[in-house]
Amino acid sequence: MKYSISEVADKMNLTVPTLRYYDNIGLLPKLKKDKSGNRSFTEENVETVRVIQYLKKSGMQLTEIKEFMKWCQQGDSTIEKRLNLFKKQKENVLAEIERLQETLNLIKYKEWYYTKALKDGTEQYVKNLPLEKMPKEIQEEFKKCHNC
Amino acid sequence: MKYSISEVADKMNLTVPTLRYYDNIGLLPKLKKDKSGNRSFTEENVETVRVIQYLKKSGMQLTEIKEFMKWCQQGDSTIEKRLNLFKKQKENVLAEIERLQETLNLIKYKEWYYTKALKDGTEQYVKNLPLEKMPKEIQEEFKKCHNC
DNA sequence: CCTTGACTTAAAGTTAACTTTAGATGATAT
DNA sequence: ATATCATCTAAAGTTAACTTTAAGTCAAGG
Repeated sequence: MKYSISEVADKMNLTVPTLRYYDNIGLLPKLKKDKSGNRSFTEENVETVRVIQYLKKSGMQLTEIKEFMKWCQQGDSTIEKRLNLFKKQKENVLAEIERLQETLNLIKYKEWYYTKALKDGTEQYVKNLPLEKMPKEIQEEFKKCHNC
Repeated sequence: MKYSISEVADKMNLTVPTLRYYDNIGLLPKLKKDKSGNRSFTEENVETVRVIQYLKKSGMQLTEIKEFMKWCQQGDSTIEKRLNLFKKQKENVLAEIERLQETLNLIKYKEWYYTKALKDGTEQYVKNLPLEKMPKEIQEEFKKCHNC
């Protein structure tokens, strides 16, 4: 089964020009064209697009992804490099999740704060009162930023 | 206690030009200058920088953050807007964490895959074998992307 | 007094990741 | 046969978030 560029764009939630762009910069080294010059995506090519999207989400730039795709083409001699890359990206993603959890703490605090302020009709009270329902460590961390 | 721009840059892990940039585009409406024209950060201003960093991490653009800072200046009439903003950002961050967890699944799979390939000295075996130690749903999800 | 260092502004430059435009080609439908 | 698509290429344009540059001001130290 083969797919046209617009089918892949739909399937993968990308635009057609984005897929062409990825191909042009070397992210899809195995992608072939049919006799009339149109890109013809195999299942494998589609999977590569999927991996590109995950690698992007893990924090890699397109130039790094290109490099990785080159390693894949080079076969067994690059297995260790590739393993190390994924180990690095794992640390990256774990750290990013932690940062987002921290961000979530601020947001929960603000949600609590503005819910109270909305009930009161003003920030005056919640601004100065000790806050019962919030975990102490979150209170401590964010109580200083009551001006925004 | 007041801080110079370079003290704040150090403290907040930003560059001096970035802080000036933030001020120029209206992210720090309460920031004042001393008699000789230099920015003088109060604790409150520093906290605002901290909030900017969190809002950025939650996915907001600087123009949106500017808008939010304006609301804060406008007082109690914008409490509901601000509450709704934080509710929206909470959904955003939760969704982003989910996407990162998915990404982590691919990475764990690849780590498993390449660890085996490294032991074998080749991808040949791991490419085709059913994979015991990986949870079934992760196997199913990623077994098609063995070309990269 | 003069140099040094931290600060200032305004404006131009940078980067990544696309997006848009213009013009061309090929297959299909009327 | 001709119009309509979907595709193609090459090149220029866009956007956000800075960064860099150039030229100037101000306070402190030797």
